[in-house]
Amino acid sequence: MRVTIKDVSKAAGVSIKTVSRVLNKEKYVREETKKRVDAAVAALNFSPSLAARTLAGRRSFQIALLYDNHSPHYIHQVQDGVWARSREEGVRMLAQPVDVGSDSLAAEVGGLIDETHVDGVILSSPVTDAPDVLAELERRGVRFVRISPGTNHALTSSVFMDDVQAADDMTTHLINQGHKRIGFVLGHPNHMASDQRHFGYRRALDRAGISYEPTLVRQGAFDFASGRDAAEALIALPAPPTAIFASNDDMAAGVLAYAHSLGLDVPHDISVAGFDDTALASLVWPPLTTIRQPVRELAYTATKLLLRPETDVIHQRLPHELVIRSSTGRPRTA
Amino acid sequence: MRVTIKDVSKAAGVSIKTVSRVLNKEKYVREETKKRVDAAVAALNFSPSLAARTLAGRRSFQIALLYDNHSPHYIHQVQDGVWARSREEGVRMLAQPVDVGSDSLAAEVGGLIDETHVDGVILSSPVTDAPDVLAELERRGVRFVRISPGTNHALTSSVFMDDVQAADDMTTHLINQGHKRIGFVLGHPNHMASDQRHFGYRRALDRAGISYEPTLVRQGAFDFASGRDAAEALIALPAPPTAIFASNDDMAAGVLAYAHSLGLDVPHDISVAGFDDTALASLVWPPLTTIRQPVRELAYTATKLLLRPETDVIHQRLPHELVIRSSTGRPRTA
DNA sequence: TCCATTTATGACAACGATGTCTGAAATCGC
DNA sequence: GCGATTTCAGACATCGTTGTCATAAATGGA
Repeated sequence: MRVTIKDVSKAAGVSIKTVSRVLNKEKYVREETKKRVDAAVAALNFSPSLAARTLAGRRSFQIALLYDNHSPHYIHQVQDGVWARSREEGVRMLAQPVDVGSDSLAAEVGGLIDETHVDGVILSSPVTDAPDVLAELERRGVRFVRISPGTNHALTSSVFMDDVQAADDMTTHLINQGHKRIGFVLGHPNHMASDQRHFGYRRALDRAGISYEPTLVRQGAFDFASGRDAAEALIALPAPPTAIFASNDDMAAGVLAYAHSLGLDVPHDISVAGFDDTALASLVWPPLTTIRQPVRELAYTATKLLLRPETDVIHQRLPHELVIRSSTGRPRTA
Repeated sequence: MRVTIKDVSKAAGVSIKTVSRVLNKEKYVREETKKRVDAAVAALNFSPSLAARTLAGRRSFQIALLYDNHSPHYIHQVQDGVWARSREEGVRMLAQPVDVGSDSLAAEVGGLIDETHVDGVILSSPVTDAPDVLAELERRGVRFVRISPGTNHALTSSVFMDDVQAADDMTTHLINQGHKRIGFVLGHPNHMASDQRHFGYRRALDRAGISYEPTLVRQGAFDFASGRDAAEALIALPAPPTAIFASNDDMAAGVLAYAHSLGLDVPHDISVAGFDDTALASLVWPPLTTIRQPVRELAYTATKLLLRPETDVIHQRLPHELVIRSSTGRPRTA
């Protein structure tokens, strides 16, 4: 029925162990022997059973990707990056949605590890910051790499972008266009990135010698509705801002919608900037000036780090990109 | 090191085979024995090795989900549905992006089957219609279920929604609001759904006694830009439509953007309708009237069909939903 | 030339479960 | 009360690989 390593060994006239050596690129196989085996593998269309390899060997050729993020776009890019590198390494990806709020999370992750024997785990934000998951993985000695972690954890590798610098870049861009009153919509308080983006906004203002005005900063929650509400409050101010920087695209879309409902022209009456460069950013009118997070690259790099033989800890930063579209421009008063 | 079935059997004072029986809910285990085993499993925190079960048994407790769709939102919902049901059945999901254009697709799928021994496969559109994949799966006798297939294939189960009826519903909704000149933006010509939605549009017009005007129908490609272009052409007509029904949300967003750029008010100057109810639909202004595809439910149901013990072929239709938001309204002239 | 090392291959156990077979104990029918 | 049937549990082979160890041939250094 199934083609096994035994069939291949017979066809090539060698022992199964030698076939195994070729399959795993081990040393001590003569070039000519290797050729014969390769030919037999191709002729029989042989794919080794992952289950058997996992059971017998110390590797499972599988890694798990844990995520709990409600942005399909983000998840998609993460999966894409992890998958791309896994493919190159000849490893399968097990995508595993989890609930960071759940009490049984650590137990679930433990069960996953036991069941699948995965060689390593990629953690994407916010699973990166679930202490019980980290503890469980460490207890079992499973390798893992974190993508955009919010907390520090010097013991394992991570990849991330500089949210502070990105928010600084965007704010500076607006300042350079002549804006002096720039509204800011905070992200969800539970997200580490929220603070960092806020900090970048302040830093850019400071550097430009513009004083920080708390009334120009409104709480948001990374969703459309909170962006809309924040815009309403900001535009109702006695001295409204000439630009609003929302700390993600969904909220920026909310700002945009509210501005439209007032009949305001963007960017002439008010500039709007977002953050993340989700698909949405180019699907609203006008398309959003935003920050492109290198999500796919982060995921790819994380997987590369996970699967490399060395075990030293690396914290790698990847560059972001300021994407200027037509939702921002010079203010009328400038 | 690892907790095995042997440890459990020792702790419970039974043979490993009896533990296996309890694990697999087989008959012929006394209630009291079962309890002892369950207690031991819980105490030792035992999770059976998938690799060993796969190798020894006839099941692998894994299914594969094949997709090649460039809408993250759609994929996300599909994964979510498949995953939810898999979890209920105690089975792992292997998400596998593929390239339907690739020559080596069938070979890749074959390799996947051999490597992983998956118990079954879920095919999502457009992988549902790759003849070589279907042939490969059948050749190997692997069970599979298709989600929203474009082609007929009586031999295997499928789940789908009625695109014709949905487009008919939307068109009828517009007609009921008083529209008589309704523009239509076609989807990508390679997609089966495009024809079906077009047909539903015609059917509704026919029933209402409104003649079909080819100039009101424009080719699109399911993306933002093509929606924009189609809107431009339609609005430039000597007798422009009072409503535009785009056959997906991305194109509807394009229509919306173009209307905004002309300073038109939606829905008072022109109504706009989409299809799919993607996240985008509620993130544009005004939010889109659209058709909600039950994607997650389709995926869930497909997985349920895949994993049920019966092997009869079922073709199951799931209901869609007309979602009325504020991008459509009565025409001025009515 | 001879011994030590490196290179190359194979035999066989092991991984951790399930499938098959066997047999003992409990239950049933009459 | 006895044989037939059902219920329950264990011994052992097996799944398809890799790890370990043994061994033979080739190579190198003195």
